[in-house]
Amino acid sequence: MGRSPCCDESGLKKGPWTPEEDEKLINHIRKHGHGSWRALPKQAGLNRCGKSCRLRWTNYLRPDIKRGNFTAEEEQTIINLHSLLGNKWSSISGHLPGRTDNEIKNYWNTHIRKKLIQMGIDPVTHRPRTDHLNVLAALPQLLAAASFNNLLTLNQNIQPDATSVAKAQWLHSMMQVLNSNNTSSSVDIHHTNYNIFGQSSFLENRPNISENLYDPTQSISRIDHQPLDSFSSPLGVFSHQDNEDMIPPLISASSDGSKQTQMMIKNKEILKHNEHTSNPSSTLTFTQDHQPWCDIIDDEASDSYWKDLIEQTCSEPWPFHE
DNA sequence: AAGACACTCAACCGCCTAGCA
DNA sequence: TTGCTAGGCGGTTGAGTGTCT
Repeated sequence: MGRSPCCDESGLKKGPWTPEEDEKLINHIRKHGHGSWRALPKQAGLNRCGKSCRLRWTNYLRPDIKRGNFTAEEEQTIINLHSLLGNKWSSISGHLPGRTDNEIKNYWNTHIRKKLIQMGIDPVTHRPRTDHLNVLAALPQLLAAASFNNLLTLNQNIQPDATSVAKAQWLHSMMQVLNSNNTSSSVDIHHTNYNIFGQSSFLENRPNISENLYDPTQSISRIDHQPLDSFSSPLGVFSHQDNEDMIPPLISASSDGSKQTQMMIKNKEILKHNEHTSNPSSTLTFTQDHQPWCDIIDDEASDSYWKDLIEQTCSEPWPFHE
């Protein structure tokens, strides 16, 4: 038995619709409404299955369909809703008048998804990607992006592009992952309220940049909070005391970030958290000493490739060092 | 100029589910 | 309660088009 036959009747046309077919379908629905989709093709004189007619109508012929490129606002809405709903395209389309689920799905797969990947964001989880192979491949670029990003904190007149900001943010997150062998303390990544863009002073000072960017703060409520309210990384001191939904910014929160390239962490709270964390495989770790970043990594990098890479990197002027 | 390759998006496929008898 | 059906949904495909070499 199984499913009802719909399009398996022989002789029914498939493939692209002709203008004549479109006209027949439009005229019929205008006069009679669609009623039963299964009965419609016969009544309208179409050699198509009902399902095909319904799709053609809902995805293309409906008069309230909005055509043309997606606006930045629409794109932002899609990203935010996707972070909340996942691939629930019809639910997402319900929030975008005139856009069909099919159109949104296509736009996601052809544009937004790629964009997020380029920015180092996993389009499924909306979190920074953490596969190390990609880190190795992209590190030089990202370091350059991070350098550029820091340069901008020194010269407030320069406006960065969104991708550079995102890359720098992503680099920051990767540094946390790369530092994960240093097990002085740890944070459960699955319970970390992670927002790749966060609310760094950098973005706050540049609303023209931050608007229309990925903004998971609008949808972050589904993610559990971690009990960590501030810590620092080689790239800056982070705090979310002011906003519990906020994640650590990449850029130092104060204007003179020079002294904030220290590794500090609230061990008490983290250790306390660890006592309640049962899955050791899902932990991110941070060091607590005050070593410069290159030293820290050097201590951990037994692999010669890493040493070479890091030495090469550290030989360049590193903007996050004092 | 032409072939190869990449990208876009309309359309299809197959599964799921609500509603009805 | 069960079985059937229509409609809805998400994933995938492939023709058309653009770009590169």
